[in-house]
Amino acid sequence: MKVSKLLAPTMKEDPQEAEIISHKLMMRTGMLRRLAAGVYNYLPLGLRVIKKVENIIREEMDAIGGQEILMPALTPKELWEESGRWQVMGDNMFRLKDRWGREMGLGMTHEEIVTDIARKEVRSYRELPVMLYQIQTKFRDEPRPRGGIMRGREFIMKDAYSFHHNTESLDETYRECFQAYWRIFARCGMATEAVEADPGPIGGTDNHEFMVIADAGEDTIFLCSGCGYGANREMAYFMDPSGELPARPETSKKEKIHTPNVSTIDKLVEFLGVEAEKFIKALVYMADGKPIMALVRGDRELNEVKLRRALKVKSLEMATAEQILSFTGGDLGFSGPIGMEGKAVYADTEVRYMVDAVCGANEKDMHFKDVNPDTDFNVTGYIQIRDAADGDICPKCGKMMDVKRSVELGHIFKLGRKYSDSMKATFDDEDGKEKTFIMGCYGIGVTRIVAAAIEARHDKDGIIWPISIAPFECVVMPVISGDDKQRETAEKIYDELRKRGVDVAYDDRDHRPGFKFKDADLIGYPVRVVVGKDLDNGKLEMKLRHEKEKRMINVDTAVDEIMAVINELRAKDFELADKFEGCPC
RNA sequence: CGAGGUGUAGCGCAGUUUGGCUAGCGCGUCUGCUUUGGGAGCAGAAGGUCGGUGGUUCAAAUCCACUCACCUCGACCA
Repeated sequence: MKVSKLLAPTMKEDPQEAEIISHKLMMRTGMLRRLAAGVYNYLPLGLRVIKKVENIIREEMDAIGGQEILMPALTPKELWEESGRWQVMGDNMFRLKDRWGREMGLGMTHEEIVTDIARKEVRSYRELPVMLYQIQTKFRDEPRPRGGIMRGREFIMKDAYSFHHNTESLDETYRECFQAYWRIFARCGMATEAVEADPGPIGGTDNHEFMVIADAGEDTIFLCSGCGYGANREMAYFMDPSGELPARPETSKKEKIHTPNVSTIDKLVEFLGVEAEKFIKALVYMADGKPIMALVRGDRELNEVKLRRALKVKSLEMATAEQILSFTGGDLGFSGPIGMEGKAVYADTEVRYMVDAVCGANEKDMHFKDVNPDTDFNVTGYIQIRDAADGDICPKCGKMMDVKRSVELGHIFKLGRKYSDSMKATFDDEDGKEKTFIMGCYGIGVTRIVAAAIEARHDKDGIIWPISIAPFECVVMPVISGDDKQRETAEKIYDELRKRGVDVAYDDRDHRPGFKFKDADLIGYPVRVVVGKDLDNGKLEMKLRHEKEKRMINVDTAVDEIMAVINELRAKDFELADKFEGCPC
């Protein structure tokens, strides 16, 4: 490709619309342009990278027996109604009507569609297991798109679905997929952490998120350096406090205090001049329609996933002011455990260790101080219902966990029969009985990989692509394009590299060398070959983007030497992929 | 949806507080000449319904009202 003909409008300055590094660099390199909020045009350089990522995914998915298909983005309402997700997806789904008024949705994920394929086309256990995948545009009407391509409303995703006749088969495919995922991300230049996560509206049991550590990430994960335990914030459990409970006063020394309009922890901290950790925060929820109170220390966050799991309920919603009034007898903002005997009150394990705490009095503008658990109140149960925080201890091995920001690149689930049951997707098993499929599903954010790779590999001058996904593997340029000898030599090398299967760009533009160097660094060609004045001594210059030093090579052997370096770089991408250490389940 | 912010040339910005005459600057673009190892110099040129609508005024980028788009933080998130 001649750079003079390439639509790659590079910019010297950061665009105002971009905040995170990958977004800025994609704009500056001319890979990406915004069309609407969370919706982007991919210009040639951007698409080249995407295609390379897609092909790596194809290779690894095919290697574990995946079969590529293509399902439509435009999907009929009826299928989503069978699983109940027409409702569950809510405002996140883009919806439209055709000219006859039939309702359709733009696909956010394709469990329903693929399950429909399976129930129509797969009849016997002899055809199982089968794994189908597609690389396709997904639509999600995000409340707040951000980070450029990092969280868009339209994005490319690889989604795979597997069908099995028993759980052993599902487990096996899950493990294979786990390894394939590690390899895919590694080949794109990123080492990932697999963490346990909440399955969310997709449903199912076991699931892992593949996270790459990055400051620009939106997720918080907890990792144990000791045993490898890792979990998303929603699912991060930790070691409960043990040891002796603090001594309790024989008789209550609690005292009611007047706190006019002081209804939040922040206001209480200011009003009473006491730290947030001295307060007992009481939250009232409707759990499957029944009111319950949950208590956590004032400086902690309640974890709704943990609470929902502990209570074994499906729905959990914050109670309204009226519901709080009828449950506690007091106003919103002044709830507490005292006087709640016989009602459902669950406290975080940490609350039991609190001494002389402050809590709401279930009465407008009133709190209690010097409150002590056991002496002043009892609860239905002490369970772990708060978010993990910095300094918490690994539940498996007792070492301190690290807190990291990260980007979710992939998520794999063991779905079980959730969709096959609701959609009556059956096959004939070996015992002659009709059974519903056991399913797994496996997603990768293709466009997000591109953003994450840039976040992981860049410097002040631009992107430092791994050769596997670079828009071009190599660029060749004459220093002075007006110099016939330089130009002819550069062209010859360009042609020869192309013949040998290198994805090479030829910067034939009539610009000053400094300009072309800056552009090359920005775009991040892994290998740069410069034909300049050393040509008179039979020498060229080769420089790798990730190295500081230039190498001088002989004109006569230049192509062989360049090929050797490129092949070395290509092989390197597999080194990390081959370091896979095994699936935890 | 809550809170804050931005919209002026392809990009980055000034001008808006305190209304005023032909709306500016840098980068980029086009022409010509000179240059050529880290985003060149000189000379010339093109490019704007100042996000939109309505209002106030002799006069609006500037003041008022409404509206749209986008960004950041939060809520949300296969």
